[in-house]
Amino acid sequence: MTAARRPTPTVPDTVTQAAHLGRARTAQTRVLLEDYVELIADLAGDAADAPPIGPSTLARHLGVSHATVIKCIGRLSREGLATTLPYRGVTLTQAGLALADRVRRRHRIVVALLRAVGVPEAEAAADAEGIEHHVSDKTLAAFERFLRHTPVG
Amino acid sequence: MTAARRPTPTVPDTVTQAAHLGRARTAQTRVLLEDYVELIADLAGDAADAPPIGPSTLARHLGVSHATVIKCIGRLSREGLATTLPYRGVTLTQAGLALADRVRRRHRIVVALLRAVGVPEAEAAADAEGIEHHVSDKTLAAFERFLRHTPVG
DNA sequence: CCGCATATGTAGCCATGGCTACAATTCGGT
DNA sequence: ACCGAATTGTAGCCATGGCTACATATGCGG
Repeated sequence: MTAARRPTPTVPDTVTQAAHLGRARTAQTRVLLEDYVELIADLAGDAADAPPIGPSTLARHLGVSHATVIKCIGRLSREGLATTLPYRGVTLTQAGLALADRVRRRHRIVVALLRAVGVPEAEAAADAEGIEHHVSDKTLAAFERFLRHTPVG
Repeated sequence: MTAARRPTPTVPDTVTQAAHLGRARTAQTRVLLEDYVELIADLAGDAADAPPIGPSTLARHLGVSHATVIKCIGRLSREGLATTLPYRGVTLTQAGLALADRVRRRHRIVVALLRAVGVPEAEAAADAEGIEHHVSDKTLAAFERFLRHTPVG
C-alpha cells in the first residue's frame, strides 16, 4: 500500500516528506519574529544604550502599515523577545538580543555563501531575506566550512 | 530624518529593505501552491496518463488533514493550476505542469548546490524544502553556473 | 503654554491555512 | 445487490497577519 506504485522521480517516503514540509510550514511562524528582532537590532545599533524603536520606523522598513506592526509587537512581547510601553517604542529583551545575534550572524553567512557561489550582490541581498529563515544549524555550519575553504571567490 | 543616525551595521536604505522583506512576504502566498503542484507532479509521475491524486494521499505526504488539503485544492483550481471533480481527485493543468516542472527543476538544483557546498544529504533534503521557494531566477542561474564549474564535490 | 502635526493605539474587516466533527459518496467483498 | 470501511466533502471554529478608519497621546514651535 505504502509504496505500491513507486511513482517516478524522488518521492521520499511519506513520513519523511511530511516531516520536511511540516517543518518548513512550522518555521513560517518564526519567520516574522526573526525579521522583527533582526530589524530592531539593526536599527537600535549595538551600543549598550539601545534606544527603543517606534512602530512607524519599523513599519517603514518592513513595508507594512503601523497598525500591523503594533499587532506584531504584541506577539514579540508575548513571546518574551521584546518589551514595550505605550508610546515609548520597543526594546529587545536579553532573549530578543540573543535571537537577533543568531539571526544576524546567519544572515551574514547566507549572504556570504550566495556571493561565494557567484550570486550577484543585489540578488544575494534580496533572496537572503527569504532563504535565511530556512537554514538549519547543520546547514549553516556547512556554509561556514565552505566559506573558510573558499577565499573570497 | 531619513538617515539621521546611521545605526550600526548594514541597515540597507529603507525602501530597498522594505522591498526585499515585502517580496519575501509576498512569496509566501506562492509557497503553498508550489508545494502542492510539486507534490502532485511527483506523485502522478511523468507519464502522459497522469492519474488524478486524491486528497488523502496529498494529506499524508503534506502532514496536514484532508480537510485542509481540500480547501487548498480549491485555491489550486481557482488559480488555474489544477482541475478537480468531486470524488475524483485532482489533476494538474498545463499551467500546473509547467509550474511543477520549474519548481522541481529548481528543487533539484537547490539540493545539488547544498550538497556541493558540503551540506549533508539529510539536511540538504530538509532545508531545500524551505529554501527553494526563495531562490530567484538569477540566483538559480548562479547556482547552475557554480555547479557546472564544480564537479560533483 | 497651547495647538497642531506626527506618532501611536484601537476597532473591525478580510483571506488564509490550520483543525475537528459530521455528512455523503465510492467501492471492494461477500 | 448490498453493507461497511475508507475516502471525500462540508461546516464551523481559531489564530495570524494584512488592511483602513478612527481615536488618542506626544511633543515641538510659536
